[in-house]
Amino acid sequence: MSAHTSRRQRLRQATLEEIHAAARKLLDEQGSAAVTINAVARQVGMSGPALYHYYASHDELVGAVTADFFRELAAAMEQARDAHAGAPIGERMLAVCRAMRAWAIAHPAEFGWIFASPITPPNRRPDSVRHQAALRFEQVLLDLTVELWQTRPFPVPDLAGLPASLREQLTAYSAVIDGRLPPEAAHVFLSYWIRLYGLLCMEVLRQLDFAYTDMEPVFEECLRDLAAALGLDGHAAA
Amino acid sequence: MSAHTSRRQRLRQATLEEIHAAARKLLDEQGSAAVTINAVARQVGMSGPALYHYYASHDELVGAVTADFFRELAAAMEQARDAHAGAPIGERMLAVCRAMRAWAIAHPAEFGWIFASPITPPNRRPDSVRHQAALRFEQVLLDLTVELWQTRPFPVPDLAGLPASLREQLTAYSAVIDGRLPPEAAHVFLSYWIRLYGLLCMEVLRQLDFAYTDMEPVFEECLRDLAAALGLDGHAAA
DNA sequence: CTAGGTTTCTTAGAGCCATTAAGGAAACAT
DNA sequence: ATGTTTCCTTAATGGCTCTAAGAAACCTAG
Repeated sequence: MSAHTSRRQRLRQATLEEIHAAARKLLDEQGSAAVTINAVARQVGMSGPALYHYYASHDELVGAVTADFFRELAAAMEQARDAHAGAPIGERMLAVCRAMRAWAIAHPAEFGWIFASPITPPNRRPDSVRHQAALRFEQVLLDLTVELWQTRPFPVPDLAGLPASLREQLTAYSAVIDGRLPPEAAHVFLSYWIRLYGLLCMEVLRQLDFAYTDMEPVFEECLRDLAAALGLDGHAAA
Repeated sequence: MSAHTSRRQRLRQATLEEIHAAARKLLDEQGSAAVTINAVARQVGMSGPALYHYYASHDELVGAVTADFFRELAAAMEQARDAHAGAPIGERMLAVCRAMRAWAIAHPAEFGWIFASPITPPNRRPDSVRHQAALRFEQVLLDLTVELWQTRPFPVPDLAGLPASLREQLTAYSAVIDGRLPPEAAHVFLSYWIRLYGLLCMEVLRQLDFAYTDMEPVFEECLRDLAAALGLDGHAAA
């Protein structure tokens, strides 16, 4: 009944980490389909069904490992942010965006699980580990945008000029983020988020191979648009 | 050795269609994982291995069905284009974009196979059925953009202002499309293609559920941006 | 220290799956 | 009528997820 980490719990934790590492190794080296309960168990040296003492199903294992990936991606972004702690906010935002892409292209299989894994119902529940980790990931750029909004508000469209349906959704989202951005600022945030994240998805899914061999300049151009939209003209800020 | 369709060939064709229909039914009703060789065979009333007389592997079956989806999507877009045959080109382009989204959200599972199926090496070969169908799909908007470019050129960036790497890639792509668009016009085309297609991918992959419940106004706003970038100001054209 | 319960693992097995192999029956060509 | 091709069958291999039943190790309480 002790809340501290008993020997058993430490062992269990170590095994969990070994399982995650094995799953990831299989994903990296042999692709998504190779990450089976049996293969993972074999890798960590136990036999198949033993793994069910750690995860109730294949889906749950995948969800847990995907949550790891979300956390790792978020950590990479946070690290980029903190590495430029003193810099103007514009620089920090660009650094975070570049860190996001750098992680994604360095870990395409992992990023694939992040956005293209068929999100099975249990993993869609808002309290799932996967979902929590996803929130933290989205949070990083949102936090920076909030900071920017508070210190040097960027231009926003007139809320009255937007379709009613969109206005309602933006108002709802603004409430979800505790009003840290008003609806019209949330709209700007979501718009550039969609462009950035969408571009990254297409790059990693190799949907643009028919035209590009190297997406780096395309991404940089997207960042320039972003900087222009947010009034990050490079020269001086916070 | 006759080139005309023999009785055998007609029967085979009918069976192929039945197979595709069964696969699609399974995809729609039970999701991607339910489309197995065995399940499809069961559905059409033959037993497992018989299906190997029609497709050499599960991958090949999936590739063929995905090609169907590409064709159907392209057909929907072409139909929207032809339905507005007399209209100014701006209207035709918007109609085609809306038709693309309409098909995608009406057939999310199918669209998922189009862009998020792990494209296995055999299906990446440029002569695969899947790849051919993908080209036709991409062609629709490209053709319209070419027509627009020829009749009422849209504003383009200065090629000299773009990074060298991007310039080279655009030049190469311009050549691939037989120079129908010069590199700087190709850049504009690809930019809006990325935005449109990327937005659709994120919608269908449900990556934006955290903020939106109805993406229609978001898509429409994207179309307004597109129209502005291409100088489709609604009033009069070809 | 020992007895009971818990945790962790094992093997066995059911029921899927993809794929190959071997063969039969019907359709077709000559 | 005969031989070939095509289409289908069953049998079988080896993988998968997941359940069931039980052995061993370990913790804890008396």
